[in-house]
Amino acid sequence: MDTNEAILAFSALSQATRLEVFRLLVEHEPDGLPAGEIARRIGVPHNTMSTHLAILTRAGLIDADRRSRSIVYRARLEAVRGLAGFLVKDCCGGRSELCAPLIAGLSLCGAPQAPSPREVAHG
Amino acid sequence: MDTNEAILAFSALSQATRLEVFRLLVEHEPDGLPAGEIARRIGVPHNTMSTHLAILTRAGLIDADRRSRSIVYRARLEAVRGLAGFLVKDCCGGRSELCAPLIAGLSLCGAPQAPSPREVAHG
DNA sequence: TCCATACGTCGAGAATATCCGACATATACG
DNA sequence: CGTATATGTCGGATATTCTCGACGTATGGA
Repeated sequence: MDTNEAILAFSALSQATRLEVFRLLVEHEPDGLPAGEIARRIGVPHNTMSTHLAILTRAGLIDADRRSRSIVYRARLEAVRGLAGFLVKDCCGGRSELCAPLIAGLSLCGAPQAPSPREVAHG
Repeated sequence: MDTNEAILAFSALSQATRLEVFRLLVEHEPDGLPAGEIARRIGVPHNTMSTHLAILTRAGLIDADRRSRSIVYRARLEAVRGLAGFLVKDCCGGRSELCAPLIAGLSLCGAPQAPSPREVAHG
């Protein structure tokens, strides 16, 4: 989690529609939702939603997967963990040894397995 | 941590200067830094910095305290914990009972004492 | 009171974000 | 191929944010 990546993620989540979309996708883990149904549920035109989905994707917060004619989006929980870890690292003010076990513990939240323990404990 | 509060915080942190200011203040916990020195260190005119500090304050991420002619700013680590908790709650997709102990554990990061355990475990 | 220091507020120009109609692309079916 | 469905992209009109010069406010000392 770089500073630029964090700014991208914060910027993506600082918009009401996008935050709602993200939480909607988190609720629908691990199945995800197609773009059209997301737009319908939130009540936003499909092209506007497409832009928001692109921003969330570029921020690494969600993931696109083509399924026949639909494109199913899923929340990337690793990004959530990474962002929480970025905040926690800030919270520790460089004393990351205090927070590393807590960050590692965040992988329990819905993620099937932690992909790289070094990443979160690197500080 | 309300949705609107989260959007305010995300919006405040989605700007390079403000994120830098926030991290600088976290590094200087618990003493804080006066507004002028923050502006000098980041290399931004004092009035521009004043606007950024006001936005961070309005988002609940930092705190102002008058000391003679200077106004000393400090990072509000409780807000960091609240924001991390908001993300973690999302991460759990409503199954907050899984994450409540983790959120409670975040209070270990620099915060002297947890002000209200109900707040973080309420879900 | 007068001055100096430290910080905040106002205003406007520039940059950026948001939104949606119109059009383009991709897949499935016949 | 043509048609229908599902989604992405382009364009510009509107709204918001960012920045900084100029001025206002608060504190301390003579």
